[in-house]
Amino acid sequence: MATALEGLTPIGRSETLAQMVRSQLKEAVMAGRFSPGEKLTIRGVASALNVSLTPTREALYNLASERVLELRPDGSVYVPEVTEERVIELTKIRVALEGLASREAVDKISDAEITRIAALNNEIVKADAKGEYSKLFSLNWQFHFGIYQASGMQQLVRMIEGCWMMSGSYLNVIYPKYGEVSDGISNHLQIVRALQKRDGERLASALNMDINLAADALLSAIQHEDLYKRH
Amino acid sequence: MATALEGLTPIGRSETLAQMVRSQLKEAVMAGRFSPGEKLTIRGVASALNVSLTPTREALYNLASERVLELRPDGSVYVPEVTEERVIELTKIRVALEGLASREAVDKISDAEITRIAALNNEIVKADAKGEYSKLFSLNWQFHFGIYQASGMQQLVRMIEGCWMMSGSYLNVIYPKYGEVSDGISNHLQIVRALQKRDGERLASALNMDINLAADALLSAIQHEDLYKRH
DNA sequence: TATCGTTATATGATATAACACAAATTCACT
DNA sequence: AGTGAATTTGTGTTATATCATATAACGATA
Repeated sequence: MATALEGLTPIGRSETLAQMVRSQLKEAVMAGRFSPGEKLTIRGVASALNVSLTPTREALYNLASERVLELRPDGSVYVPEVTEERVIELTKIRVALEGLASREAVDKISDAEITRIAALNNEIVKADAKGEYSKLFSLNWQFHFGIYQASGMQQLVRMIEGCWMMSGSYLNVIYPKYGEVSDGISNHLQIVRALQKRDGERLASALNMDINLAADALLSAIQHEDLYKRH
Repeated sequence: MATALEGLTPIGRSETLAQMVRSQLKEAVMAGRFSPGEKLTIRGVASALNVSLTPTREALYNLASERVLELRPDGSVYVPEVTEERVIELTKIRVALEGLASREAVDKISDAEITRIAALNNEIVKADAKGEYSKLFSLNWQFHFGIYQASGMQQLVRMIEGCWMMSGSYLNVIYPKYGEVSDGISNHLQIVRALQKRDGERLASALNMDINLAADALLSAIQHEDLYKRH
């Protein structure tokens, strides 16, 4: 057998244009780079990204079906408004779904995975100390989804991802303000401890706390912003 | 002002082709008219429905993003397989989400709405007695979503709809077999009573029972089917 | 016969053009 | 200047053509 071939790395499948448009839009929405309520037209986005209507339309409607964007009955797509009701509702849903995932995960997760998640938490603490907030975001995502993935429930994980994407559009608002981070860090410690003791209830309630703290911070940010606008 | 005009109902926006394709596909999947694992090609569906590729592709991918259909990494779309794991997972998710919705609804739902839902249940009993199963489906949907809508949580309701659509593809399997219906009917009574007493915990646990009974029936149907295939 | 290059076909991805409808704008006429 | 009709423009929708790639069928050579 020709052995030299075995050393080659397979060509990485490049993303389709539609996927690239999708991720650009998603990132922009989640970074809050669009104004809430802004209309996103197919042609507008297409020409901004220099692609044709077809992949743009696909990306736009895909994000709408995941409720990252809002689809109106006439087919036009908007950046969702950040309302208190929406945050409160999403928080309740997240508690339910992420509570379920963590309860399932606690019996299935491997010791190695727990170690990895604990290590992630240490990195989070470091990133926080250094003020590296975008790194913090990424690490926080990995931390949480490391746990949820361990549940082995694929559909559930995707639903939770959907929730994060929906609420992600304004998560940036609260960093680094409002002290969410430092509270969150002590909570993360609780989460790690609960994992190590494999105590599902404790894990779920620590997560509950984590989610609600973030939500509170976000809500006060929104109220603050509302006062702002009123001038 | 011309007052006669205000009584008119707006002309129903005729659906787009993509929406028509979508609903046709969705209905076919949920009625079990495709074999599980079957590949749905864009051109195949397009020519079957006599429309072009564009709306077909949109409908296919839309359903995939709602997980009614399965999207593989290479872009091809398949009818999902009905596996035990999937049913078990979806059942747990449904318990969490529908439990949440019902707990929220119990404080907000109006007396009139409770009356309407109780009436729906009577119709369900009748439809069951007459063996009108497709009517039963529709009424059952209205019964449950009447409650969930009362929660006022839009996002949550849409997620639950998603769950129903995902599991709907094989719900037909269990009617009228396996006695799900008659058990379900006594459960529905519990649900109505809990609503009338506005007892959230009781409501949630009755719903829990309802969901799990249906899941059990479905699981035994699947296992039965598996034995079948093995011949 | 087995292997491998070639060709044909199927399919997804993308761009472009055309269509339909609605809103905005322009323009003519009073 | 005001009003109403005509036109333009913007936008979503759909069809079609083209491209790239994967798979299958074919065939030739060793």
